[in-house]
Amino acid sequence: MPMLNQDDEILYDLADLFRMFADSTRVRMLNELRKKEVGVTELANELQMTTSAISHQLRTLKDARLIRARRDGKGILYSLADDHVRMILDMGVEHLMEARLG
Amino acid sequence: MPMLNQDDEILYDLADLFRMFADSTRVRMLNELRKKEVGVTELANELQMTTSAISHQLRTLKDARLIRARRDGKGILYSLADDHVRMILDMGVEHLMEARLG
DNA sequence: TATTCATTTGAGCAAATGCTCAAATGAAAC
DNA sequence: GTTTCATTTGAGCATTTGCTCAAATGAATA
Repeated sequence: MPMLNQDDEILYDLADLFRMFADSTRVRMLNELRKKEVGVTELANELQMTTSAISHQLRTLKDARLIRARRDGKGILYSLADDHVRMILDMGVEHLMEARLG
Repeated sequence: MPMLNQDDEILYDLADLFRMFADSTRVRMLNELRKKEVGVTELANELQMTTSAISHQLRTLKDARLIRARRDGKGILYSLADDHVRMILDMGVEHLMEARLG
């Protein structure tokens, strides 16, 4: 077992965090949730995926505390957990934009 | 083949970008490169990994244009491509810090 | 030119990942 | 209580990914 200093430890968590943003389905989901609260069915329709696939990914995002859930009548509505998620997405987009311009 | 609008297209690139930060080895490498230019051998020593493993990852990072290389005598020195990389790392750390405090 | 040594490369393998499919929940509406 | 319907769950499978190992480069030095 390798010896980890405090510096290294946060780097592992950092990789875990970025891993959540490293899948196109999850990024597209977060992009929708950025706009408004949505349920599994609606999200699945918008992204043209099965509710099962979406539900699995929602669980992943929820476990990582990137999104929140609340019941609304018969369904469940999901939304971003906090502004950090939004900021991380924005930061990435900014990088891509500037990288493209040169 | 699904129809992609311009909005969606950038989201796929976004996932590709974040994927580079989604591995602990790469994050640790970037963290070293953040401090100073380094060669493969030194990097491998610092992270306690084989030069082969490090070289493979350097190639991945270079293909993604996150790092640059320049020859220096017998070896090759690597460094971050630009400040965006640093900013993305910082942003992630910030999120973790604040998330931990509550 | 011959040698050295840092770096790269490619095949192979095990682990991780994201989706599908079918079935199971579970809260709300009747 | 029964039905409905959105959501969840778990197993299975194909793909991706990161590492190892051995061998190949290739630029700089002698």
